[in-house]
Amino acid sequence: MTDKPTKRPRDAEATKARILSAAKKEFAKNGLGGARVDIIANQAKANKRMIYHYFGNKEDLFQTVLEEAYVDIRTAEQKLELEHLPPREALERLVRFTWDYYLRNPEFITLVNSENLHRARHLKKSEVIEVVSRRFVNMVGGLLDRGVEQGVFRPGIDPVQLNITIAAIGYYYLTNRFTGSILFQRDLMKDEALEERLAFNIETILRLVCVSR
Amino acid sequence: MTDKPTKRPRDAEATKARILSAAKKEFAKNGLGGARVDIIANQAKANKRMIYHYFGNKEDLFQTVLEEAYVDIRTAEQKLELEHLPPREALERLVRFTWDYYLRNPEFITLVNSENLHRARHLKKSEVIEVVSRRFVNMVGGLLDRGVEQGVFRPGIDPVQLNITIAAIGYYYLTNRFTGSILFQRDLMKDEALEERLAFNIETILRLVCVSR
DNA sequence: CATAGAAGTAACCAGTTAGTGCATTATGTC
DNA sequence: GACATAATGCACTAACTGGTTACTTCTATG
Repeated sequence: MTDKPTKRPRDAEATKARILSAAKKEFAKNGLGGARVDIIANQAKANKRMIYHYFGNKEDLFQTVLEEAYVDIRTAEQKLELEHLPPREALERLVRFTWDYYLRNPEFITLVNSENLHRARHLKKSEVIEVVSRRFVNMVGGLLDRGVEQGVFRPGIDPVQLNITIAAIGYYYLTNRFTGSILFQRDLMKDEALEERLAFNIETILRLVCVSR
Repeated sequence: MTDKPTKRPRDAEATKARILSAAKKEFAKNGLGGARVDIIANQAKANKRMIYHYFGNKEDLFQTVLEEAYVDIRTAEQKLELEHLPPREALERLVRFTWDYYLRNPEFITLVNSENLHRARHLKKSEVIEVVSRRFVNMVGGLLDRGVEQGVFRPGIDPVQLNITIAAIGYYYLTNRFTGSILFQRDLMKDEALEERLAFNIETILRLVCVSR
C-alpha cells in the first residue's frame, strides 16, 4: 500500500495545503482587495490555474482561509480546559491565551479586519462558524457561573460582553501597533512593552470580573 | 470686494474640500487598496485630473485624509475640558466621548485600520500627528494625577495603557460589529445593544482606575 | 502496460485602474 | 478688454489583474 509516500510529485492535498497557507499569508498582508492571486500561486509553488481548480475563485479562497482561521482559534480555546482550574486562574489563563494567540498568529487579526471591511459577507455564508462560536461563549458563560457560585466573581456579567472585552484589549493593541507606536512615541512591540500590556490586561479583566475583597 | 460670493463656478478651496470629503468616504469604505480614484472624482463632482492637480497621487491623498481625521478627533477631545470636572466624572466623560466619536465617525476606525494594514507608512511621514497626540496623552496623564491626589484613583496607572484600553473596548466592538453579530448571533448595532455596551465599558474603566471603596 | 482521468503549466484575454498630455475655460489685474 | 494664471475637462495609455483556454505530464488501476 502507498499510505505515506514521503515524496509525491503530484499530491493534490499537499498542493491545496500550500495554496491555503500562501493565501492566508497574502490575504493577511494585503487584505482581500490588495491580495494578488498570482503572488499566492507563486508563493505556493503552484500554478494560478490550480487555485481556480481547487477553490473556485478569489473570494471563495478567502472564505476558506477565513473559516480555517476561526476554526483554528476556537479549537485551541477548547483545549484550554478551564473547567479544571479555579475560576480566577481560569479567567487569567483565558486572557493570557487570547493575548498569546493574537501575538503568535497576527494573520488572524488582519483577516478578521479585512472581513469586517467587507461587512462579513463571507462569514455570513459560512456554516461551521456558528457552531464553534456558540461552544466558546458557553465555555466562558460556564466559567462565569462557576465563579459566581464560589463567590469570587460578581454576578450578572454578560459572557458576550466579557468575551468581547477580553478580545478587545489585546486585539486593539496589536492591530494598531503601527499607528500606536507613532502616536505614543514608544515601541509597542518590544518585549517589555508586550509583557507590560499583558499584565495590564489581566489586571483590567480581574478587576472587572472579581468581587472586591 | 468679493469676500463671500455665494456661488463661484471655479472655487479651488471648495473643490479641494469636496475631494477630501469624497476621498474619506471612499477610503473608509474600501481601504486604500480598494478605493477607486475615479469614484472619488465622481462623488466629489470633480474631475480625476483635479485630484492629481491638488493632491499629487492616491497615496498622498490618503495621507491628507488620514491626517485630517486624526486632527479632527484630537481637536474634539481637547474641547472636553476634563479639568473642570471631578476626576471620576471626567473619566466617565472621556469613555463616553470616545465611544460616541467612534459611533458617529465610523470612517475614522476604517481609516486607521487601513493605515495599520500598511504599517503606518503614511503616518510616519506626517508631522502634525506627534504634536496633537502628545497633548492628548498629557491630558489623560493630568487627569490621572489629579484623581490620585484626591484619593479616588489608584496610583501607578500608565496613561498610555489607559488610553489604549479606553479606545480598545469601544473600537474593537465597533470595527468587528459585522463578524461579531454573526459569531454571537445578536445584532450588536441595535440601540439597546449599544447602550448596554457603553455602560459595560464605563464599568470596566471605572473598576480599573478607581480605588475600591 | 495501456489508458483514463487527475495534476499541472504557459500563454493569453478582457476589463480595470492609476496616472498624464493637452486643449479649454474662467478669473483677477492692469 | 487683454493677458497671465489658475481651474477644469476629456481622451488616452501603460501596466496590471482575475479568470480562462488549450495543452502536457504524471499516476493509479484493471
